[in-house]
Amino acid sequence: MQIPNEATLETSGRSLRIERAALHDQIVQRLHDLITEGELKPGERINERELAGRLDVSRTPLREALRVLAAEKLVTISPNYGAFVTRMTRREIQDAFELMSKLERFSGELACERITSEELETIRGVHEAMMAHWQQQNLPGYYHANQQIHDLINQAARNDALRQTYLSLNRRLHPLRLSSNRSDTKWRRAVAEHEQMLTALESRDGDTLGQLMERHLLEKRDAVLADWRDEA
Amino acid sequence: MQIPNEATLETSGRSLRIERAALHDQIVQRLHDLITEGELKPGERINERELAGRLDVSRTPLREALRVLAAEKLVTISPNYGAFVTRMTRREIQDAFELMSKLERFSGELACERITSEELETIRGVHEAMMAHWQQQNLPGYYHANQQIHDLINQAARNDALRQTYLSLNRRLHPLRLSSNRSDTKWRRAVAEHEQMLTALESRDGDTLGQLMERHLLEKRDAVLADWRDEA
DNA sequence: GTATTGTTTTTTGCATTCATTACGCAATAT
DNA sequence: ATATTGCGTAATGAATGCAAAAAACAATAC
Repeated sequence: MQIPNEATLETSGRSLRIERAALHDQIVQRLHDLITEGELKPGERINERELAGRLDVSRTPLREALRVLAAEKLVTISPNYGAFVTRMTRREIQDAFELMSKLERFSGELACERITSEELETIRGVHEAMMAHWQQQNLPGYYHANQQIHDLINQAARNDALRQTYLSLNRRLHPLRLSSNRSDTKWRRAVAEHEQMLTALESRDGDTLGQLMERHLLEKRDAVLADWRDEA
Repeated sequence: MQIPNEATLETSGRSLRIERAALHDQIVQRLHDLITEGELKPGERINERELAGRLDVSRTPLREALRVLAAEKLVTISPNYGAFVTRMTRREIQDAFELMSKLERFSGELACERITSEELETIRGVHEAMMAHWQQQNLPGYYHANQQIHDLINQAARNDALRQTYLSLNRRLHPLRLSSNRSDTKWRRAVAEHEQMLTALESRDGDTLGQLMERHLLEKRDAVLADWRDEA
């Protein structure tokens, strides 16, 4: 039994291997979409055989995908019992947003230290597009631009562990964020805060930006929790 | 520090289901141990068939376990190529410690708000045990107590999302932390910092404790990075 | 009518089998 | 000697089959 060459993968020079997505990875992606789009609802039981049929794959890669999603807490698996779309409790939502607010703050602080002027320009562009969406009362467009800005700031922070953690938390919270229908006054306020954030970022004022972003997300938390019913 | 098994089913009333650990969850646990103990070394290839034989299970649950560990970034999977124990780059280590330092800070801040006097007493007990280990130059005992303290503070913060993220990062960094052989002066310094931390915690001074814990971990980062060679 | 027990049916968990892909080595050409 | 091509082997990926566990249902006792 011979051990194959490991050099091809991870030598200092990055490998050129093209990695066709494996089926189970595609399934992870697909299930993630189904969950965030609400096609699979929180608390809903996932029948392996039925879902495998629906996705036209066998149970094996589906099960692998479910385990991955369980590790990300998007689904909850109870041994010998079944898999469910995770339903977060009020407390879990609160905790997650609290943590998220700190991650946002950290992102902002680091981004002010590390952002390039090109990145800054990009963000300004998206920011202006977001403003346009706001004036047209285009909520989906606004949300998209909004997410994009936070993501760009996160990227500018240049800390991959932070980014991964942020994205993972975001995946879990994303469905909730959409459902929080904000009043016009709250929307106006959020927009104003984003203006401040951009100003702070452009002057590389990490403390201010960090505080703004943290507070911004805590307000988001309050908005989501206010809307949230404890379906027992 | 346990990985798997959402204990209860998610109805409001907690379920009484007993959940015998599924095989693949046991494997996750076992592999995690093998990795942190250095039995499986970073960069090492994982041959599914061989490892399955070694653990006396079939490839199916082993593969499920590998996917879970990949989601936690403890192993790296390259499609159609194989699984490897993740080898972190210097930059990834740096990023992870930086994030960890912020999580520690947040833990400290929250713990000061939420800790009970019982918990405080427990921590003081472990702290004194740690001091005893120090005076006896018992490094393993010291490390264990040290980890325990950080974990207890984390628990006292009462934010599960924070706790999960902290534990996940800790799993990835744990092997590294051991390998950083500290000088006696550094050890003495760390001990002194822990004294300060306990004082801050007992007086519920969140700002001070947060700063101490953040700095404490950044020093750890420097110690680890100083020892770390970029094996190409 | 309710509760309990026994039976059937469904579903999950794991092992095995088959297919596909990539590696390693030898043969060949340059 | 080096590079390239082709083939055999060994790895991973996915599907199927089978056993175990749980849920649903029916029958019985009270």
